[in-house]
Amino acid sequence: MQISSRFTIAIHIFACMEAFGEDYKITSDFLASSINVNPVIIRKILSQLKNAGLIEVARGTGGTRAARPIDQITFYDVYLAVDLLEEGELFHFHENPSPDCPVGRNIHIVLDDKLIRIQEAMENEMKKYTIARIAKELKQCLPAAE
Amino acid sequence: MQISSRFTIAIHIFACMEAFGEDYKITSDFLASSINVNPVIIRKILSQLKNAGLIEVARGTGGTRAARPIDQITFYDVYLAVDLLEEGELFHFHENPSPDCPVGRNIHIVLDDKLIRIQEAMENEMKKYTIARIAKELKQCLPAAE
DNA sequence: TAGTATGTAACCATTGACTTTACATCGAAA
DNA sequence: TTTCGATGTAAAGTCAATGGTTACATACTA
Repeated sequence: MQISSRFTIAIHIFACMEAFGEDYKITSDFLASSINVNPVIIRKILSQLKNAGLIEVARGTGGTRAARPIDQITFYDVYLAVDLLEEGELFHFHENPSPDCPVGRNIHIVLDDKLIRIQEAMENEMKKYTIARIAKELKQCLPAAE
Repeated sequence: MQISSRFTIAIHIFACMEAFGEDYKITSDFLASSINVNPVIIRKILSQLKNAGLIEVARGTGGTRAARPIDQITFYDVYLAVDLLEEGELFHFHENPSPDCPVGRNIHIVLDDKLIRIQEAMENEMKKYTIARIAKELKQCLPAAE
């Protein structure tokens, strides 16, 4: 199963905050038109990012900004915030292997550490990329695209 | 979103084939009672593994065996067979970033290579583990568990 | 040809993603 | 203090995927 588009939307949100935060007020409507989804979707994701302590959202007046330096916000932080897994496990293990079968009784012991390593390989790669890097690369992109 | 339990079920199937293949005929009913799911679920997964060229299934008489040496079947092969992703992409990118917004216009260029690297990190770790290794470790487990 | 097992169609329930409308609530500025 | 703009969230809907089950046609082989 694919990782929800909430993840790429969340990265897009940060990218907009960095690109336009000085010139515009970053509202859910503003973000919605760049990302091309309903503003309510944006607000839900903003809510998740806020609960994870990654951003601050101003009620009433509106506007959004990062809650800490963006070179200290990685893809992994964003992933955890918006795509929380059941028990934090990437793999859905079948629930009831038979305890009466030697294989069913031991399959967890043999498999679990490998599944964790695979999950960690993905998560460690996610930790390599920061919002700051995206903002920087995007800035290099923009003049060429104008 | 989690990776479907079809993956761990498929590994379980191979484990049973290796553990019991010499003493029993490996039918979908036999597997179903070790894995504790409906036999039809097993048959669907067997069908996917067969289509991927990983196993051979005998109609009529019943029985299943690996189609090639099990040290040449990795977790990645199994994953591809049973959990095929849309366009092979782990991340679901939001569909319509606005071409009228400088960020929306360039977000793909900046993000795509990183998403691919994350996916490859996971897949490369999957390629490290073979069915043969599982069979071997399970064999070491069994006497202690009896 | 009888018996066993696979292949699959046809359902169904549940869940999660994504969308949308509607409205309560908050905060600041007029 | 009222008004305005924006967030927070409930409610309902569509769609797709997972996981489950029954039923039956089909394929082998003894």
